[in-house]
Amino acid sequence: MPKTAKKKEVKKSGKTVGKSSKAAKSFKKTIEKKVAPAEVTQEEILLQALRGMRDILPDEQPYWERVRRILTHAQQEYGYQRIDTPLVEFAHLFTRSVGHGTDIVDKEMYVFNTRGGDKVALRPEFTAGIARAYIQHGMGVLPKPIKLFSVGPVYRYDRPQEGRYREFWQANFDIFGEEDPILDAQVIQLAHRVVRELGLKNIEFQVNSIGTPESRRDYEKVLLRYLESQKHKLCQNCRERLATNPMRILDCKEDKCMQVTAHAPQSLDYLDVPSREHFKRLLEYLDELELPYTINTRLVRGLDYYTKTVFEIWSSDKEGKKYSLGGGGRYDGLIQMLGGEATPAIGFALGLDRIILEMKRTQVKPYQEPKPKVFLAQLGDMAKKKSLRLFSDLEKNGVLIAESFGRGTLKSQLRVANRLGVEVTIIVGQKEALDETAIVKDMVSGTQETVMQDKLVEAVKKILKVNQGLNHGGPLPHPTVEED
RNA sequence: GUGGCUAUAGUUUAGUGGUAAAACACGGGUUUGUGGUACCUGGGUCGAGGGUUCGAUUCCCUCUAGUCACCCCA
Repeated sequence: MPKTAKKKEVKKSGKTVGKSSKAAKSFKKTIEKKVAPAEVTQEEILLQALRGMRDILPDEQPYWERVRRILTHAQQEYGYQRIDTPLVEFAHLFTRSVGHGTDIVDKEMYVFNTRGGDKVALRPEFTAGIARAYIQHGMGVLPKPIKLFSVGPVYRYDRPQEGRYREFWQANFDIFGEEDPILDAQVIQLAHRVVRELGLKNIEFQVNSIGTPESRRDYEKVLLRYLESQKHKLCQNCRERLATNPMRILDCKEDKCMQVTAHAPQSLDYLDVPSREHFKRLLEYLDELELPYTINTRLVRGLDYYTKTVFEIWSSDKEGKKYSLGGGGRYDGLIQMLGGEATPAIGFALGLDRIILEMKRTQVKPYQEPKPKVFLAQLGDMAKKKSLRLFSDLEKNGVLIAESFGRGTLKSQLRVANRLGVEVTIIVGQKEALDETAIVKDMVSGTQETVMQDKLVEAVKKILKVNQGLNHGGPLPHPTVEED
């Protein structure tokens, strides 16, 4: 009331007052600056997450929870063991493994010096750190294959866009110690399974083989020679790409470039014999598993350590816009390159942020938390004290219970109870607290009864049981992640 | 890293060179200790800083953030 009156007064006397009040405000501010510098400093903190970083709020958590559960199941069923490695490693680890000259290392890595003078980096991907742990802890002596699973945030200093963040989450699967292509097939099968269980549609698996580093280099040479010879037929953009990233030209959508690339040398023709055999067998396994895939001979991947098999998981929306949900491949040379014993390995990562974006886009249902069925309302100090104990009594007996401690009137508490959709509300007021009783109100029928507090759990359970009987044939009371 | 577009309440969005509005959401209330609806009521430094102006939320510049394309990727 007084506030409104003030406002009216200001309006009445027009802008002179408004002006002076504004001046007064800024005057007050400068005074505050002089008098209470500490407070002002606090005010000036930028209350904003860093660029490309974001909070995953409670509203979004059900989506994440569903993903986590599906990942955990898949991980266990395929025999992966969980591993957690540090977010920060020596920068060298990544420059050596992911590779100099890759965008990830050269342009996108968060690198900094510690107080102790170490040059460290926030992990831009998982595999390097896991390979380091594998070597450091002598995991090579364990029975092979060794399967490791990890989830967590990774960091790339990229320009943010939708589905592209500087801090984003990956789930990572790696297998060490087996070179048989059946493992390649199993890894792809696992990726398929996760995507299917998540209920995602319009997903495409692309596979390719890039052979050994040597065969790949040979191919790039031949390709570059060809493209140079056709330079005059390429678009402006691609002419520039000749110097920076010739492989990219194969992806150009310009008509004239596509005419050129249609006759370009094929990477598969330049594979060494073992790689070709490996790839052939992989495709046989995939056919045997009846897993759909397309061969994309232009698929390269942005990390240096890959050999032989590479694959990516693509999703496309209605407008035909495509983006990658995950990818991986074989990296038979990595462990040795980092100083371990030569160990074949394969793995892949899923981009969780994009997967969740895709879940929302295709309206996949998130995980449903079990909802509380009982609400505890209390009035007055004495009741408040009692209700804390009643709460734990019920909770110990497996009753999911909500409360609104600290909230004022009974009316407002019942409003909350109603909104939560609980089946029972327990009311403890001054009178009940004195009598050691409680009111048990059935929210469905609206009826209520007073019971002794030591009979409370019993009384609540009785009502819940009756209601459950009424629900018979309806939807399950506890929806789970299971497919609907 | 380069270029384009955008920025108003918790959310979605109106609007104006004279300091702001709606819907939904949220809090409080409609006399005693009982839910819904209805009704009443509360909340904004108009992204930040500077400039032009008597006066800027509105026009201009810079920054920040988001978004799109390039690039790259998950």
